[in-house]
Amino acid sequence: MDSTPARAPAPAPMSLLRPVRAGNAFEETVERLLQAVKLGVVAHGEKLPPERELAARLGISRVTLREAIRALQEAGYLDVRRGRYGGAFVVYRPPSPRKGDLRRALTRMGEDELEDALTFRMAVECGAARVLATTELTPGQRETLKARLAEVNDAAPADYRRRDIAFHLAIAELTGSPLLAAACADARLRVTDLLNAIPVLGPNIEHAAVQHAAIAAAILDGDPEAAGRAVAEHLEGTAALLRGFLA
Amino acid sequence: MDSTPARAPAPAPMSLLRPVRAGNAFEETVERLLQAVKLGVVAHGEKLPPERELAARLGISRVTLREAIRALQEAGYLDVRRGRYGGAFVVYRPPSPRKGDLRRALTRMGEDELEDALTFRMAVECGAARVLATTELTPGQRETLKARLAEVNDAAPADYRRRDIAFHLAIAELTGSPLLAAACADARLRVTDLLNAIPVLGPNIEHAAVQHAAIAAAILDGDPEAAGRAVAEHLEGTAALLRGFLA
DNA sequence: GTCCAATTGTCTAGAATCAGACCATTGAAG
DNA sequence: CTTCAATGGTCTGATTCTAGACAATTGGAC
Repeated sequence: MDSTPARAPAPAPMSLLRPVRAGNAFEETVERLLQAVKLGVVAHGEKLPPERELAARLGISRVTLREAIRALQEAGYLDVRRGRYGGAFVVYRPPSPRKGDLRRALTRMGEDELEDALTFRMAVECGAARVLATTELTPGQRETLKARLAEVNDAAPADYRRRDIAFHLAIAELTGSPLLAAACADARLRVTDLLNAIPVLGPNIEHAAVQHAAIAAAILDGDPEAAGRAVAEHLEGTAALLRGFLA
Repeated sequence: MDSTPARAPAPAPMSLLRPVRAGNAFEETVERLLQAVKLGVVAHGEKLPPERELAARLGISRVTLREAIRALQEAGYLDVRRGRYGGAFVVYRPPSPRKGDLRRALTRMGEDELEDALTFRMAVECGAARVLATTELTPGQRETLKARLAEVNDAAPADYRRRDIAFHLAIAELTGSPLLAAACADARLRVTDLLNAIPVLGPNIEHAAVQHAAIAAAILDGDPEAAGRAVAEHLEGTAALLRGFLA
């Protein structure tokens, strides 16, 4: 071609040459469904979409999906019923955290991985809030955001985490960007197990409520900088809480 | 279980039940490698890592990787040589954009998809800059950032895009979060083809240089809000440019 | 010139995954 | 009480992907 027969052994390709696939389809599917359940995207008593539809949405074959569903059924997360009006029903309630849960969850994760997840979440959620605050919101969108905020505020303790998640995800989804919504969902689920291992305490909830209100206000005000700052403060609180349990 | 034999047909699972895999391993691998080449992560004349190592990094078998490499070789992107000091060498130079390239690239993408990509990029890059500005930077990190900035500024036109990419990605990678770096790389490659279809013009470069400097300054100053704002302005310019060609 | 190490090239057996057809069960509607 | 539509359950053959062993090529070191 030209005068470069064999240059240096390539400097540092890194981030682009990351894994194309995280694992096999079965494992990834189990993980996804499990997170959908734990995140409360499909609540207790509700059912997953029909197998054929779900398989199509997840981009996998029905056989693989069924294996995953079966695994979750055997693990006690789902109750599968056949016949019309049948389906895979969610049979799972987030257990109250017990002492030692957090440490156990952490050993499954590793410190670097935790930092990675927290940083990632900080970036994408701040970014999403910023984008949304820049957007011209329709009345409907404003209502949705307010509604989610109200729902967190009068949540029963058992339902708190679920509504908190719904609030955070709503911000991402309201931007209208599926990619961004997916990134935020992904970021959140990487810390779900850890957050679920922390008891939901009154003072924390009150603190969070103030911050949630500030986030919503900044977005509704159309103030990107304030929105980013508010999310950053909120997430920094959570991160500090987690790091605190580590030390 | 309890008194919920068949509740409503599930409200809106959405973003969590997105595809588990984008396509087959072969296609995804081709796409990845192609983007690594187009993004200049592996520059002209350099070679990809050895097959065994690359396969391991990408999490696929060597057979699948080889198929992908072969496809890129036949498409004229790579030159594969065997024996010691052999490898898959990049034989590709970004072609000067010709009229109609942009429109062609756009028809392959769709308007919604473009908006999605632009929004996603805006969020993750703003978030990354914000996070980095919050971080206590080591002298080495500060130097890296300054170096990337300087490299963009005295780039030859043919090398401009590549160094621009390196600057933007450096921000994400300096946060130390692989997830965030991957997200930014992903965001960028979703608009590469479009940007490559736009000629690199003097005035745009000068404008971008000022904005790049502002971004770096805000980060080095440790001012998250300013960093986020600077990135937002910069990307808004690019986005406007693209949208302009659409109308 | 011989040897050696790094690299791509080839083959095979087996597992995972897929697409699609067909069966079985259920509960509601008529 | 029969029918029917929606759903999970099962089977099969084709395709893709994997893991690993082994062969061939190349160019430098000695």
